[in-house]
Amino acid sequence: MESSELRKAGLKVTLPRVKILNILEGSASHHHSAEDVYKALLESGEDIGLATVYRVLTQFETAGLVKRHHFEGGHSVFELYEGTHHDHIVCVKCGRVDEFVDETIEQRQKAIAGELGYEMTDHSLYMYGICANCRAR
Amino acid sequence: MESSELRKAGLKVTLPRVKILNILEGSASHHHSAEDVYKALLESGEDIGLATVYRVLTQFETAGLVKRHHFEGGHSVFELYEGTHHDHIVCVKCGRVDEFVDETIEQRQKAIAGELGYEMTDHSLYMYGICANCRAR
DNA sequence: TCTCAGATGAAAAAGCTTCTCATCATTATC
DNA sequence: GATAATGATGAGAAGCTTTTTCATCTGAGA
Ligand SMILES: [Mn+2]
Ligand SMILES: [Mn+2]
Ligand SMILES: [Zn+2]
Ligand SMILES: [Zn+2]
Repeated sequence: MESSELRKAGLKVTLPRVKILNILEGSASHHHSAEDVYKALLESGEDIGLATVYRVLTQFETAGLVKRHHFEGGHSVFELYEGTHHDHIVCVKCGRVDEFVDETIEQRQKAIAGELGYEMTDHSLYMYGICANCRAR
Repeated sequence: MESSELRKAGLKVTLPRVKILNILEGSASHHHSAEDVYKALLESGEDIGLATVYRVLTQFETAGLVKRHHFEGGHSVFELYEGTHHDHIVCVKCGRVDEFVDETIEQRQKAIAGELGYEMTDHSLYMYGICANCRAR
């Protein structure tokens, strides 16, 4: 149940937070913009402000419940954090997103950061392309 | 000389375009926001509008003279395109940027895109960390 | 139930980028 | 070198995503 996740994160259990968590957990697609979440709330009859959506998503990010990504196009997208890192490939035609993890890449990244004298705190790898579907027609 | 590069790109040789190209070519740092370029123009006494800076940088990008990056923080940064791809590691304390190319990573990326059915058009890999300098103190 | 720290909604503001439009500069032509 | 046509510029308005403000409301603990 969501309330325990929220309490564990030190957040009051409020209606907006529960609803937003529901949307993130219940939806087929993993990746949501703030606007996506806001629209889903409106459609389900909740009268929750866009400012609250942004606030809550940022709090969820701070609490480690959610990961924020910056795909091309300027706006942030959010997804539930399931405890493991992955990277993304995005279809530039239809917006489809696939996820992957590659140990070789992960290790090379660490090695390169070390060689350049950095202690790596984070990394983001996005690939862009045209998916099989979109190329078929 | 800059005018030939501009002509080759099919762009009229105008004062703003020449000055902006000068800044990109003459500066020690590779990575400039539109605001950076605008400030540099003001400092060198040129009265060129910010809208023109954005327009020109976008035209340079289209012409392949310049590459646009999206580092964390929402705004675009531009660098002269020297004909070869590279990736970036950014110090989250001081903003230092190092560049690198890793053939293993490049190849794995292509392979993964293929496995997932994509024809890759672009990719961006950013690593974030704390540089040696910033860790020293 | 009462109290209050904390959360919310609406609207304003911020920050970056693009658009509009009247004016101006460059290039091609004579 | 002068002229005409095309494209570029500057200033400001507008667009879009995101954050802030502030008065009001709500959840959690006593
Ligand atoms: Mn994902
Ligand atoms: Mn670079
Ligand atoms: Zn597609
Ligand atoms: Zn540093």
